[in-house]
Amino acid sequence: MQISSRFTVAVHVLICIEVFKQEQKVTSDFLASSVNANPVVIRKILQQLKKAGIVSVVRGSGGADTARPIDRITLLDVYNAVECVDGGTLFHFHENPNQLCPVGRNIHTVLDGRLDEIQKAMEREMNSVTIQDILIDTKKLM
Amino acid sequence: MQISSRFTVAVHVLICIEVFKQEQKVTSDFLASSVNANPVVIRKILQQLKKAGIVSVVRGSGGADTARPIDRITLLDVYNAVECVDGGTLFHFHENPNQLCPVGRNIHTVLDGRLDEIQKAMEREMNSVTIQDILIDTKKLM
DNA sequence: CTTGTTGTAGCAATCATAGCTACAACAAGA
DNA sequence: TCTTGTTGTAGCTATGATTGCTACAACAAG
Repeated sequence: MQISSRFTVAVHVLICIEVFKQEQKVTSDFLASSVNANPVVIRKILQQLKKAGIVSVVRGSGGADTARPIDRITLLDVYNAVECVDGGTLFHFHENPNQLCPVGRNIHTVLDGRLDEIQKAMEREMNSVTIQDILIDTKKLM
Repeated sequence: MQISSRFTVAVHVLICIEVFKQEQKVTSDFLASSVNANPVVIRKILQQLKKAGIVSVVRGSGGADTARPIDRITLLDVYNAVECVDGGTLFHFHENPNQLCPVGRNIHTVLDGRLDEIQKAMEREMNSVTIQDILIDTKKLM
Protein backbone atom coordinates (compact mmCIF):
# COMPACT_ATOMS: atom_id res chain seq x y z
CA MET A 1 0.00 0.00 0.00
CA GLN A 2 1.13 3.50 -0.74
CA ILE A 3 1.05 6.63 1.37
CA SER A 4 -1.95 8.75 0.36
CA SER A 5 -1.50 11.40 -2.30
CA ARG A 6 -2.88 13.85 0.26
CA PHE A 7 0.72 14.19 1.40
CA THR A 8 2.17 15.25 -1.97
CA VAL A 9 -0.92 17.38 -2.62
CA ALA A 10 -0.38 19.17 0.69
CA VAL A 11 3.22 19.96 -0.21
CA HIS A 12 2.11 21.17 -3.63
CA VAL A 13 -0.47 23.40 -1.97
CA LEU A 14 2.06 24.94 0.39
CA ILE A 15 4.49 25.68 -2.44
CA CYS A 16 1.67 27.26 -4.44
CA ILE A 17 0.71 29.48 -1.55
CA GLU A 18 4.27 30.74 -1.19
CA VAL A 19 4.76 31.30 -4.90
CA PHE A 20 1.50 33.13 -5.57
CA LYS A 21 0.37 34.82 -2.37
CA GLN A 22 2.04 38.14 -3.25
CA GLU A 23 0.22 38.42 -6.55
CA GLN A 24 -3.23 37.13 -5.75
CA LYS A 25 -5.65 35.64 -3.27
CA VAL A 26 -4.92 31.93 -3.09
CA THR A 27 -8.32 30.21 -3.04
CA SER A 28 -9.18 26.53 -2.96
CA ASP A 29 -10.35 26.83 -6.55
CA PHE A 30 -7.01 28.24 -7.65
CA LEU A 31 -5.12 25.52 -5.78
CA ALA A 32 -7.42 22.84 -7.17
CA SER A 33 -6.61 24.04 -10.65
CA SER A 34 -2.86 23.79 -10.13
CA VAL A 35 -3.05 20.39 -8.44
CA ASN A 36 -5.74 19.24 -10.87
CA ALA A 37 -8.04 17.96 -8.18
CA ASN A 38 -11.44 18.78 -6.73
CA PRO A 39 -11.65 22.01 -4.68
CA VAL A 40 -13.38 20.14 -1.85
CA VAL A 41 -10.45 17.77 -1.56
CA ILE A 42 -8.15 20.79 -1.33
CA ARG A 43 -10.32 22.37 1.36
CA LYS A 44 -10.25 19.20 3.43
CA ILE A 45 -6.47 19.12 3.24
CA LEU A 46 -6.32 22.82 4.12
CA GLN A 47 -8.45 22.04 7.17
CA GLN A 48 -6.01 19.35 8.28
CA LEU A 49 -3.06 21.68 7.76
CA LYS A 50 -4.92 24.37 9.67
CA LYS A 51 -5.56 22.07 12.65
CA ALA A 52 -1.83 21.37 12.70
CA GLY A 53 -1.05 25.09 12.79
CA ILE A 54 0.62 25.04 9.40
CA VAL A 55 -1.73 27.29 7.42
CA SER A 56 -4.45 29.83 8.12
CA VAL A 57 -7.55 29.97 5.99
CA VAL A 58 -9.98 32.88 5.91
CA ARG A 59 -13.62 31.99 5.69
CA GLY A 60 -15.86 34.32 3.75
CA SER A 61 -13.40 36.59 1.98
CA GLY A 62 -11.26 33.59 1.18
CA GLY A 63 -7.59 32.83 0.78
CA ALA A 64 -4.99 30.62 2.41
CA ASP A 65 -1.61 31.52 3.82
CA THR A 66 1.12 29.79 5.79
CA ALA A 67 0.78 30.22 9.53
CA ARG A 68 4.48 30.18 10.37
CA PRO A 69 7.84 30.63 8.62
CA ILE A 70 8.24 27.91 6.01
CA ASP A 71 11.75 27.06 7.14
CA ARG A 72 10.03 25.76 10.26
CA ILE A 73 7.56 23.57 8.41
CA THR A 74 9.09 20.16 7.70
CA LEU A 75 7.82 17.36 5.51
CA LEU A 76 7.19 15.43 8.72
CA ASP A 77 4.90 18.18 10.00
CA VAL A 78 2.92 17.97 6.76
CA TYR A 79 2.88 14.19 6.83
CA ASN A 80 1.60 14.07 10.38
CA ALA A 81 -1.02 16.68 9.58
CA VAL A 82 -2.63 14.85 6.67
CA GLU A 83 -1.90 11.21 7.21
CA CYS A 84 -4.03 10.29 10.21
CA VAL A 85 -2.15 6.99 10.53
CA ASP A 86 -3.90 4.79 13.06
CA GLY A 87 -2.28 5.65 16.37
CA GLY A 88 0.72 6.92 14.47
CA THR A 89 2.03 3.44 13.62
CA LEU A 90 3.18 2.93 10.06
CA PHE A 91 2.92 -0.85 10.18
CA HIS A 92 -0.34 -2.71 10.47
CA PHE A 93 0.09 -5.58 12.91
CA HIS A 94 -2.12 -8.64 12.51
CA GLU A 95 -4.43 -8.79 15.49
CA ASN A 96 -4.89 -11.62 17.95
CA PRO A 97 -1.95 -13.90 17.28
CA ASN A 98 -2.44 -17.21 19.07
CA GLN A 99 -1.40 -16.75 22.70
CA LEU A 100 -1.02 -20.52 23.13
CA CYS A 101 1.79 -20.55 20.58
CA PRO A 102 5.17 -19.43 21.94
CA VAL A 103 5.78 -17.48 18.75
CA GLY A 104 2.32 -15.94 18.62
CA ARG A 105 2.63 -14.94 22.25
CA ASN A 106 5.91 -13.07 21.74
CA ILE A 107 5.89 -11.78 18.17
CA HIS A 108 4.49 -8.41 19.13
CA THR A 109 7.09 -7.74 21.82
CA VAL A 110 9.88 -8.83 19.51
CA LEU A 111 8.83 -6.85 16.45
CA ASP A 112 7.50 -3.63 17.96
CA GLY A 113 10.90 -2.14 18.73
CA ARG A 114 12.32 -2.98 15.31
CA LEU A 115 9.34 -1.56 13.44
CA ASP A 116 9.54 1.56 15.54
CA GLU A 117 13.18 2.05 14.57
CA ILE A 118 12.27 1.75 10.88
CA GLN A 119 9.48 4.27 11.22
CA LYS A 120 11.77 6.63 13.13
CA ALA A 121 14.41 6.42 10.40
CA MET A 122 11.81 7.51 7.89
CA GLU A 123 10.56 10.31 10.13
CA ARG A 124 14.07 11.60 10.79
CA GLU A 125 14.62 11.92 7.06
CA MET A 126 11.26 13.67 6.65
CA ASN A 127 12.12 16.03 9.44
CA SER A 128 15.32 17.10 7.71
CA VAL A 129 13.53 18.67 4.74
CA THR A 130 11.57 21.92 5.02
CA ILE A 131 9.05 23.56 2.71
CA GLN A 132 11.64 26.29 2.35
CA ASP A 133 14.06 23.77 0.80
CA ILE A 134 11.43 22.65 -1.67
CA LEU A 135 10.49 26.24 -2.51
CA ILE A 136 14.09 27.12 -3.31
CA ASP A 137 14.37 24.14 -5.66
CA THR A 138 11.09 25.09 -7.31
CA LYS A 139 12.13 28.70 -7.92
CA LYS A 140 15.37 27.51 -9.52
CA LEU A 141 13.34 25.57 -12.08
CA MET A 142 10.80 28.32 -12.74
CA MET B 1 -2.54 4.50 5.25
CA GLN B 2 -0.67 1.69 6.87
CA ILE B 3 1.65 -0.91 5.43
CA SER B 4 -0.29 -4.16 5.00
CA SER B 5 -0.27 -6.72 7.80
CA ARG B 6 1.02 -9.19 5.21
CA PHE B 7 4.45 -7.91 6.17
CA THR B 8 4.21 -8.68 9.90
CA VAL B 9 2.42 -11.94 9.10
CA ALA B 10 5.26 -12.95 6.78
CA VAL B 11 7.82 -12.30 9.52
CA HIS B 12 5.69 -14.24 11.99
CA VAL B 13 5.52 -17.13 9.52
CA LEU B 14 9.29 -17.21 9.02
CA ILE B 15 9.94 -17.25 12.77
CA CYS B 16 7.40 -20.04 13.20
CA ILE B 17 9.09 -22.10 10.52
CA GLU B 18 12.47 -21.75 12.21
CA VAL B 19 11.14 -22.50 15.69
CA PHE B 20 9.08 -25.57 14.78
CA LYS B 21 10.57 -27.19 11.68
CA GLN B 22 12.72 -29.62 13.70
CA GLU B 23 9.76 -30.99 15.60
CA GLN B 24 7.04 -31.14 12.96
CA LYS B 25 5.90 -30.49 9.42
CA VAL B 26 5.04 -26.80 9.18
CA THR B 27 1.80 -26.62 7.19
CA SER B 28 -0.29 -23.63 6.22
CA ASP B 29 -2.92 -24.80 8.70
CA PHE B 30 -0.41 -24.84 11.51
CA LEU B 31 0.89 -21.39 10.59
CA ALA B 32 -2.65 -20.05 10.25
CA SER B 33 -3.36 -21.23 13.77
CA SER B 34 -0.35 -19.41 15.23
CA VAL B 35 -1.01 -16.22 13.28
CA ASN B 36 -4.76 -16.55 13.81
CA ALA B 37 -5.61 -16.00 10.17
CA ASN B 38 -7.08 -17.94 7.28
CA PRO B 39 -4.87 -20.72 5.83
CA VAL B 40 -5.48 -19.39 2.32
CA VAL B 41 -4.05 -16.03 3.29
CA ILE B 42 -0.98 -17.80 4.67
CA ARG B 43 -0.59 -19.80 1.47
CA LYS B 44 -0.74 -16.65 -0.64
CA ILE B 45 1.97 -15.07 1.46
CA LEU B 46 4.04 -18.26 1.25
CA GLN B 47 3.71 -18.07 -2.54
CA GLN B 48 5.03 -14.51 -2.53
CA LEU B 49 7.93 -15.48 -0.27
CA LYS B 50 8.62 -18.46 -2.53
CA LYS B 51 8.75 -16.29 -5.66
CA ALA B 52 11.30 -14.12 -3.85
CA GLY B 53 13.44 -17.17 -3.07
CA ILE B 54 12.90 -16.85 0.66
CA VAL B 55 11.02 -20.08 1.38
CA SER B 56 10.37 -23.39 -0.30
CA VAL B 57 6.97 -25.02 -0.10
CA VAL B 58 6.27 -28.67 -0.93
CA ARG B 59 3.04 -29.35 -2.73
CA GLY B 60 1.29 -32.62 -1.96
CA SER B 61 3.15 -33.87 1.09
CA GLY B 62 3.14 -30.38 2.50
CA GLY B 63 5.42 -28.25 4.63
CA ALA B 64 7.31 -24.98 4.34
CA ASP B 65 10.97 -24.26 5.00
CA THR B 66 13.33 -21.35 4.57
CA ALA B 67 15.19 -21.44 1.25
CA ARG B 68 18.38 -19.80 2.45
CA PRO B 69 20.21 -19.05 5.72
CA ILE B 70 18.07 -16.74 7.81
CA ASP B 71 20.96 -14.42 8.59
CA ARG B 72 20.73 -13.56 4.88
CA ILE B 73 17.02 -12.80 4.91
CA THR B 74 16.44 -9.17 5.88
CA LEU B 75 13.20 -7.40 6.73
CA LEU B 76 13.62 -5.53 3.46
CA ASP B 77 13.65 -8.81 1.53
CA VAL B 78 10.41 -9.81 3.21
CA TYR B 79 8.88 -6.37 2.68
CA ASN B 80 9.71 -6.38 -1.01
CA ALA B 81 8.38 -9.90 -1.37
CA VAL B 82 4.93 -9.23 0.05
CA GLU B 83 4.27 -5.56 -0.50
CA CYS B 84 3.86 -5.26 -4.27
CA VAL B 85 4.11 -1.48 -3.98
CA ASP B 86 3.23 0.12 -7.31
CA GLY B 87 6.50 0.41 -9.15
CA GLY B 88 8.27 0.25 -5.81
CA THR B 89 7.39 3.81 -4.84
CA LEU B 90 6.19 4.32 -1.29
CA PHE B 91 4.52 7.67 -1.96
CA HIS B 92 1.46 8.07 -4.11
CA PHE B 93 1.92 11.13 -6.29
CA HIS B 94 -1.22 12.96 -7.48
CA GLU B 95 -1.47 12.54 -11.23
CA ASN B 96 -1.69 15.22 -13.89
CA PRO B 97 -0.76 18.41 -12.03
CA ASN B 98 -1.54 21.42 -14.21
CA GLN B 99 1.32 21.87 -16.69
CA LEU B 100 0.28 25.48 -17.28
CA CYS B 101 1.08 26.34 -13.67
CA PRO B 102 4.78 26.86 -12.94
CA VAL B 103 4.37 24.95 -9.68
CA GLY B 104 2.32 22.12 -11.21
CA ARG B 105 4.86 21.79 -13.99
CA ASN B 106 7.81 21.35 -11.64
CA ILE B 107 6.47 19.75 -8.48
CA HIS B 108 7.28 16.23 -9.63
CA THR B 109 10.90 17.03 -10.46
CA VAL B 110 11.36 18.86 -7.20
CA LEU B 111 9.78 16.26 -4.91
CA ASP B 112 10.86 12.98 -6.49
CA GLY B 113 14.43 13.11 -5.20
CA ARG B 114 13.37 14.03 -1.66
CA LEU B 115 10.76 11.31 -1.48
CA ASP B 116 13.25 8.81 -2.78
CA GLU B 117 15.69 9.73 -0.01
CA ILE B 118 12.99 9.20 2.61
CA GLN B 119 12.08 5.82 1.18
CA LYS B 120 15.75 4.84 1.02
CA ALA B 121 16.24 5.77 4.69
CA MET B 122 13.44 3.41 5.61
CA GLU B 123 14.79 0.65 3.40
CA ARG B 124 18.29 1.00 4.81
CA GLU B 125 16.92 0.47 8.29
CA MET B 126 14.88 -2.52 7.12
CA ASN B 127 17.94 -3.99 5.48
CA SER B 128 19.89 -3.87 8.73
CA VAL B 129 17.65 -6.36 10.52
CA THR B 130 17.63 -10.07 9.66
CA ILE B 131 15.18 -12.85 10.49
CA GLN B 132 18.06 -14.33 12.47
CA ASP B 133 18.06 -11.24 14.74
CA ILE B 134 14.34 -11.60 15.33
CA LEU B 135 14.64 -15.31 15.99
CA ILE B 136 17.30 -14.74 18.64
CA ASP B 137 15.08 -12.20 20.39
CA THR B 138 12.14 -14.58 20.22
CA LYS B 139 14.07 -17.50 21.72
CA LYS B 140 15.19 -15.31 24.59
CA LEU B 141 11.55 -14.67 25.48
CA MET B 142 10.41 -18.28 25.07
C1' DC C 1 -28.00 42.42 -0.09
C1' DT C 2 -25.05 40.55 -3.41
C1' DT C 3 -20.97 38.09 -4.43
C1' DG C 4 -17.36 34.99 -3.68
C1' DT C 5 -15.56 31.85 -0.67
C1' DT C 6 -15.04 28.40 3.06
C1' DG C 7 -16.71 24.43 5.91
C1' DT C 8 -19.01 20.31 5.79
C1' DA C 9 -22.52 16.74 4.97
C1' DG C 10 -23.51 13.17 2.09
C1' DC C 11 -23.23 10.13 -1.89
C1' DA C 12 -20.83 7.24 -5.52
C1' DA C 13 -17.00 4.84 -7.76
C1' DT C 14 -12.97 2.51 -7.28
C1' DC C 15 -9.52 -0.16 -5.08
C1' DA C 16 -6.95 -2.92 -1.51
C1' DT C 17 -7.41 -5.90 2.26
C1' DA C 18 -8.70 -9.92 4.51
C1' DG C 19 -11.58 -13.77 5.06
C1' DC C 20 -14.01 -17.65 3.28
C1' DT C 21 -15.51 -21.84 0.26
C1' DA C 22 -14.47 -24.98 -3.09
C1' DC C 23 -11.81 -27.85 -5.71
C1' DA C 24 -8.12 -29.50 -8.94
C1' DA C 25 -3.20 -30.89 -8.62
C1' DC C 26 -0.10 -33.42 -6.30
C1' DA C 27 2.96 -36.59 -3.08
C1' DA C 28 3.41 -40.37 -0.31
C1' DG C 29 1.88 -44.12 2.34
C1' DA C 30 -1.50 -48.02 2.85
C1' DT D 1 -4.50 -48.37 -7.02
C1' DC D 2 -6.72 -45.75 -3.60
C1' DT D 3 -6.81 -42.83 0.27
C1' DT D 4 -5.28 -39.05 2.84
C1' DG D 5 -3.41 -34.70 3.63
C1' DT D 6 -1.75 -30.77 1.62
C1' DT D 7 -0.82 -27.01 -1.70
C1' DG D 8 -2.20 -23.75 -5.45
C1' DT D 9 -5.67 -21.00 -7.08
C1' DA D 10 -10.18 -19.25 -8.67
C1' DG D 11 -13.84 -16.75 -7.15
C1' DC D 12 -16.93 -14.62 -3.94
C1' DT D 13 -17.99 -11.34 0.01
C1' DA D 14 -17.44 -7.69 3.46
C1' DT D 15 -15.10 -3.89 4.98
C1' DG D 16 -12.74 0.30 4.82
C1' DA D 17 -9.86 4.06 2.59
C1' DT D 18 -9.43 7.11 -1.15
C1' DT D 19 -10.86 10.37 -4.36
C1' DG D 20 -14.27 12.93 -6.67
C1' DC D 21 -18.60 15.11 -6.87
C1' DT D 22 -22.99 17.97 -5.64
C1' DA D 23 -25.20 20.83 -2.62
C1' DC D 24 -25.74 24.19 0.66
C1' DA D 25 -25.30 26.76 5.09
C1' DA D 26 -22.03 30.06 7.22
C1' DC D 27 -19.56 33.92 6.58
C1' DA D 28 -16.83 38.43 5.12
C1' DA D 29 -16.58 42.44 2.61
C1' DG D 30 -17.88 45.64 -0.80
